[in-house]
Amino acid sequence: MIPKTRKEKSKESGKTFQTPKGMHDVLPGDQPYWDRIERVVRDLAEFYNFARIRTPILEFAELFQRTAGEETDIVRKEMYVFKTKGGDVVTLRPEGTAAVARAYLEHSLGRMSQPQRLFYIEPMFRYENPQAGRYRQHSQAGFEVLGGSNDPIYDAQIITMFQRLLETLRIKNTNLKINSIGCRVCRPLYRRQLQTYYKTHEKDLCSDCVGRLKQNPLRLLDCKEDSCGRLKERVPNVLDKLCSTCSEHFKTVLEYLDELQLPYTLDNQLVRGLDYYNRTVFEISVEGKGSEVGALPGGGRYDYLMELLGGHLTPAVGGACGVDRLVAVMKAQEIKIGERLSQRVFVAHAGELAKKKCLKLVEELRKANIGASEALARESLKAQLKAADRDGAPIALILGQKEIYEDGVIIRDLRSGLQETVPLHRIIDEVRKRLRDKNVVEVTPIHD
RNA sequence: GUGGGCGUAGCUCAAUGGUAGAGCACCAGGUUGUGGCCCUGGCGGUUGCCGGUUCAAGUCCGGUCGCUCACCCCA
Repeated sequence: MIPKTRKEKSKESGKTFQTPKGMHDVLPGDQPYWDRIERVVRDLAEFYNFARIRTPILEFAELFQRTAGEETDIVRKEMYVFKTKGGDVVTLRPEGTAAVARAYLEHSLGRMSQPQRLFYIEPMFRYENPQAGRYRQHSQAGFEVLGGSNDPIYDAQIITMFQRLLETLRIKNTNLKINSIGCRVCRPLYRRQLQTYYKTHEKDLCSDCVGRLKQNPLRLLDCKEDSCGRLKERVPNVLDKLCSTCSEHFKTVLEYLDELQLPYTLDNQLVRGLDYYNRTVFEISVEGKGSEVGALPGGGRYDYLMELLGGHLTPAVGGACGVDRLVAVMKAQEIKIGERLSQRVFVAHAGELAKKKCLKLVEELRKANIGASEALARESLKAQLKAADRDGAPIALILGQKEIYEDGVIIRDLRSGLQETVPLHRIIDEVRKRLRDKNVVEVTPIHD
């Protein structure tokens, strides 16, 4: 019988399977990037005293409708909303902050020590068309400071953490953009001024912006159409319109950043896509190589969020960073990951009887906490050693008829090619000793 | 949702309308029990799918699906 090709088989079953649109597999080759990023995020959290929180992937859709804002794209067209058998309207969570705030209220974390410093690194979902750095399922790492006071020190610290994250990952050419979008007192005033300004130029606006003029005037600043862009040159500056408290707050944030010697760019047209932000908003992007994936971290202050969820007014500030985008930028910038040297020993056999003995030897090594790999299913020693080479194992143990007869094992240094026979009962100790000598485990330190 | 580009081996890509190829990767050999380098061989495709034009289609035309980039917006 002729074996069937994959294509023939899939033709019979009528379908070839692949990931749904916008979903992607992270294959073993990319794992070092993910491991590294997760590690750095966890270490940063540890140093800055942030505790991890895990929230469900599924939340009530209303949570985001209330917090992100009915008119935002996330709510209007990007949520994976569906009805459960029980009739609940739920969604795959599109972002993390609202979920963390929900948990804070639900579990009365406001009654614990304040502020609560929390972090997460979890998958998020947006139903949109994929492109560079944009997936329907993607991971975000977020840091949030909830409760306590609205001291600008927290704004500065959150921003610092993301800057440190990028630095530690050795990402170059980052650009921190920062702005303040005011509060309940001053934002409505600014909004009205914007509307007045744009209304006089309504005929020059693109069709999208005509809609924005009514619904969400701040978004007018985001438009990339040429005609709207020209209008932006004369647009009123938010920073001039801030009330004294907001202005003072923003000034202090900038002073703190200066103190930390973090370079930033004031961008008075930076607005965020979610309605719950107030005062400080920021975003860090990459210039040049890797820039096509868009902003990496972004965030800001969201003092009104808890209130939107039915809680008390609770000061909070935070941000999130796209993990998939970090991976993409690291690849684009050709950032190498310091790999750990292999702690493994490779076991090879020569002959059927030896194969059986090797099976046992491998298990004994593993029981002694020594990583062992093998290709015992292969017949030739040549093929086995080739596999050892690919594995990057520093030493190999070889067992054949002769060694069994002598009650010994060949221990071969795969770097130098030198080998000797040692008695079987001493092999574990000998392997341990050699691995200790050989392997200086390289772990890139978090600060250096 | 809208627009552009692209679909040939696991990967990267060739093939004036005329027999589908290369490099890499993978597997096996290069004598008796030893990896990397080298040499030889092998596996692997109904050229995304459906239809049309033609003596003849990977190539031309139509449709369709998928991927990708961009817009909107965002991580």
